Amino acid sequence: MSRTPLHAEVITTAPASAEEAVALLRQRGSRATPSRRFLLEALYATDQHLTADELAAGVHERSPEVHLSTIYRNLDELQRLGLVTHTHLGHGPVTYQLASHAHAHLICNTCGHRVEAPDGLFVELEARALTDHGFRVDPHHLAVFGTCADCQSG
Amino acid sequence: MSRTPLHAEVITTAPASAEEAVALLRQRGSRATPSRRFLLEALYATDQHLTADELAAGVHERSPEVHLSTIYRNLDELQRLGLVTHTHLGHGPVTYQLASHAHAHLICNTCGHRVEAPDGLFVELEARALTDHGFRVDPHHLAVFGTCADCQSG
DNA sequence: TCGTAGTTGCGAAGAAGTTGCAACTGGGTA
DNA sequence: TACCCAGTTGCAACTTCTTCGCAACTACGA
Repeated sequence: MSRTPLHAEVITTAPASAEEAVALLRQRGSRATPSRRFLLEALYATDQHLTADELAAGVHERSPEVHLSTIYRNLDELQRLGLVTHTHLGHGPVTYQLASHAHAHLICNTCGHRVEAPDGLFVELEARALTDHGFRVDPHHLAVFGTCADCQSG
Repeated sequence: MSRTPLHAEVITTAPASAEEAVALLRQRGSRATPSRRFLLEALYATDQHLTADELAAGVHERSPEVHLSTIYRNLDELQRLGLVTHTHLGHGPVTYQLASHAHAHLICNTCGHRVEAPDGLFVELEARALTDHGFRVDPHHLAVFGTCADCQSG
């Protein structure tokens, strides 16, 4: 009679769509509210890192009365469930993205330009941090500062 | 007649003391004010990364009337001169340190614990970022997030 | 349909940092 | 040595980003 597998207590595969994510939400004891639906749709509609404000703008296209504090609370909840992660990109607000879309960034101190960094860039760092420091690096939650090619020549 | 070498327009060796840094300040056309002296003394008195608030506390031991906005403005000026750098350590305020004391950090997402990372940890990353992306990594201005040894076992 | 625990909107508060401005002062110049 | 003024300061108000308290609302299992 169960609508969903009873053992589904851990995300094994990331939900492939906003609807699947909403289903997961309910399955985990959270409520599937409109504001959460719209937030998930906004997150699934992009592979960019978006600020709470930008996500609110996306949600407001569907439902203008959703308050920014609700966006923040829902982002917290989605992070708690492992669906969403956030990244500190230096100055400016925190950015959010689907956990499955997370990736590291190279950020130019001079012009602020952001380059997405492939995970391969960090394999040695991850290995060394683990062996030398017992530290398990999350390469998706990582901002590497420096100077981009343009600003070096400029 | 010159008190200081006329060609000293670029920091070749970092000032070894607050007094030397104050001299450098003047030499570069900035004024050597008490608030800057006290700020430099606070910076030279530690090899920790300190927040603007913590630095203000240090300055206030010598001169309680120095305003926090003055601390921020002086930190900006010292960064402009290359004496000081700042680091974003994830949540919480920016931290400042002498440019010569800068180093990367491993920051635990779970407990917030910070481990200083030796520069050697980043040699491959630096090389790859430069060859693959033309990006010159500043390994001192870097926060690597993940999970520390304690929190993995806990 | 009902009850209630989870959620929401709203406004206010908090933390960190910035800005405008009048008053002050370091240090080059006469 | 005294003077002058561009650079600096103290202060208060402001901005931005995020969190919190609380009463009203609602999703959803019974």
